[in-house]
Amino acid sequence: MARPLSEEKREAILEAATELVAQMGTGASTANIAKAAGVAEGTLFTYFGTKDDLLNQLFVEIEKGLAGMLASSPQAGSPRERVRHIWDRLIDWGVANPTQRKALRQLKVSDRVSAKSRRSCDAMFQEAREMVEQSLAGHVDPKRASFYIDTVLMGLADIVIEAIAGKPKDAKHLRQAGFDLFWKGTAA
Amino acid sequence: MARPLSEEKREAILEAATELVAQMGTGASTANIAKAAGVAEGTLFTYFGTKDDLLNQLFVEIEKGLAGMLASSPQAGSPRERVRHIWDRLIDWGVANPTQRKALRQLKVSDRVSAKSRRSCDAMFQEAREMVEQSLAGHVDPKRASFYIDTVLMGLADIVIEAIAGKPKDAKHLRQAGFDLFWKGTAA
Amino acid sequence: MARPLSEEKREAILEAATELVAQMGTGASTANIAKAAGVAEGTLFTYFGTKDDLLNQLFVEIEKGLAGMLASSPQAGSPRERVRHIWDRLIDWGVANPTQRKALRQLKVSDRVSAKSRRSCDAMFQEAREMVEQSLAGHVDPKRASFYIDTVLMGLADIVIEAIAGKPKDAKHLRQAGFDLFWKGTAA
Amino acid sequence: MARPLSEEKREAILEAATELVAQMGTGASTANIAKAAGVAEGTLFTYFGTKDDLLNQLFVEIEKGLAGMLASSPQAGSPRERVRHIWDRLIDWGVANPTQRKALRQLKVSDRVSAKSRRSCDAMFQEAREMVEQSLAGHVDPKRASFYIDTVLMGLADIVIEAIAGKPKDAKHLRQAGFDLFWKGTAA
DNA sequence: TATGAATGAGCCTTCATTCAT
DNA sequence: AATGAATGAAGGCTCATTCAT
Repeated sequence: MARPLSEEKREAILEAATELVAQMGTGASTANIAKAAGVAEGTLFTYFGTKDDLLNQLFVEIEKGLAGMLASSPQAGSPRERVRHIWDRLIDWGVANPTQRKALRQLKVSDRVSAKSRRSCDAMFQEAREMVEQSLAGHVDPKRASFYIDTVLMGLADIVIEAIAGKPKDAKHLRQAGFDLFWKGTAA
Repeated sequence: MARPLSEEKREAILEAATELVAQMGTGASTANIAKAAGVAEGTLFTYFGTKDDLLNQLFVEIEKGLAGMLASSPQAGSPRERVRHIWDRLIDWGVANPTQRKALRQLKVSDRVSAKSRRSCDAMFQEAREMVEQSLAGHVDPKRASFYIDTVLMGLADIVIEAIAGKPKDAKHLRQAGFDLFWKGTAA
Repeated sequence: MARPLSEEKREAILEAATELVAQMGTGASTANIAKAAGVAEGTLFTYFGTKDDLLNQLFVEIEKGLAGMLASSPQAGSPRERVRHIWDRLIDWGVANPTQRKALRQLKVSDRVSAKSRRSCDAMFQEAREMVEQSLAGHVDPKRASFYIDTVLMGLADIVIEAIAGKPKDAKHLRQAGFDLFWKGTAA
Repeated sequence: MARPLSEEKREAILEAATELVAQMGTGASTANIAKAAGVAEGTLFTYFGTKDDLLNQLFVEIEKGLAGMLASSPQAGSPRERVRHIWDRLIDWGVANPTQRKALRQLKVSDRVSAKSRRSCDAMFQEAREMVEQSLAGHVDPKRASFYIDTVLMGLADIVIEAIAGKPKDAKHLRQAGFDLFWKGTAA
């Protein structure tokens, strides 16, 4: 009777990969990742067929975590408050998960993460996206809405998180400044 | 004095490196870079002592090109016009040099680019930075000026260039939307 | 009108080679040797066609220096004194030329020094060899003479020089002990 | 526990290294050594982390073999007979293991063999050394004992083995001549 | 399933030698 | 003759992946 794959081990490998990819980029070796995960070199390949598989699943997993933060946002409150809530979740996640964020940064610029992986992540943000879309409906020029939501919001959050990482003391200030910039800047 | 080092070859190597690093990240092999540059594998190392040297010089060189675009910006015009001029140069550069921009993106997240290289690049943007600082003086909350100039402006330009790369037809529209976002968003 | 090869440069190269071969063995690079000699990489090859040429000439040159020390030994004195004179010259040379000795040691075990080079050196020691042979005539078992002269004398000197290099303070003592060993040990 | 490291392979690599180092010195390439051992290039490095590791372990291994020959020498017999026994083992080993001896010669002059390796070998000869020391106690000038034992005995054996390698027919004669030289030469 | 030894392609770098200047 | 850039074949070592245990 075949032993089933252990979810625990899979997660240990992903966690180790997060750490090492954050530090060394996608050049981190599978041997090192396996060692950091406390499993044998070969075991890594029973959980992830190839290194590219691992990298892609890692990408999706991290994005899933981020998307999870954004889900179940309150439907109540003013549009500004609802967008602010999303914004805060975004910043919270980045501040709370510096390693995942660094790993994500590396994965985003890597050609080893397939278009398919990237697309499947977009889907996970659908719900949050729609909520923002509605909230922004009366606030922004409709022709620019897509650009603001799909590109600027996330990008700006990234910029702010990066800035906070550099100056943790100014966290609160930067979080506010970033949101103000977005809200005022996108006003029609 | 024998054959002098040829600036032409140095540039060919740098150019080939730009191309390959843009595509494959810093994992691009020196052998491939040399081949793409049309020189022998060993020749690369007479121009750049190590691969890290090459990567660092490539980083500085690209940044230098970008900084060159920003230099000698007009002192005349309203503050908004002057910042707009900088903004346009930023976008122009990104649109005109997609490969360099992709390479730069890879280099920025690589730990092989030293802090020293990064610092020496900051210096090159000093002049442009000061101009923007003056132009924004009466426009932004002074406490937020540094964040807007050092972090947001460049970051937002990057976001816009990326968006333009994805939808070249909307170039003009996105360029304007980006600037509006910055200008209105940073108003005190 | 072609410039003649400069003896000065040839010697500088040989001297640099001595130093580097002594330190790093025959693996010392021609580039490093050239640099240490203060000449260009290519110049080395106008004086020595190949690295093997250089190594072989270096071997011969060092042996020549040693052979020179042994030449013109006094014909006067007792056999013991005459052999002792040779012995002292051998030790003197080793103590005075530690670098050449170390280089020689490396060259002796290298397959890059040809049999021809080795043979041509034997010839240089001919005179000294004959003198020792005569001096030892009444002292040793004739059947063993060749072994004592060609193999033991030089080998023992090497051992003693090595020992002196390790304990310079005992130089005098070791020199004497070595000679005593040879003289008493070879007595018929 | 997967496939265990195979002592057989380790020895094959060491044996191949002995052969090639004997011939070409420490410059012998790991690729050639691996090929001669019948393993993949990479396999060599699962057994020996670096080439220096291989070289150092080879050195120690060869010395261990030699030390093994000297161990358990008879305590009975006259001092002369006991030293003669050691002497014969030394010569036996050299004659029986010409390749190991040549490799050892190369390793001894290489700076890649660490002081630590050399020291750890000294320890292996401790027992034999003490036996010789006791045997020589009444025979030699105490002030010279250390020199005779630590330096001359081994050195002389090497010289004799070398001579035997050149004239195998005279083996018996040279072995005797060498011992006589040592015994008579060291007499107080 | 889990392990880690085995593999050989590929990586960065060095090197002896050649040749344009 | 002197120079040092140019060359491409090794060199030592790493790595993703396979497979015997």
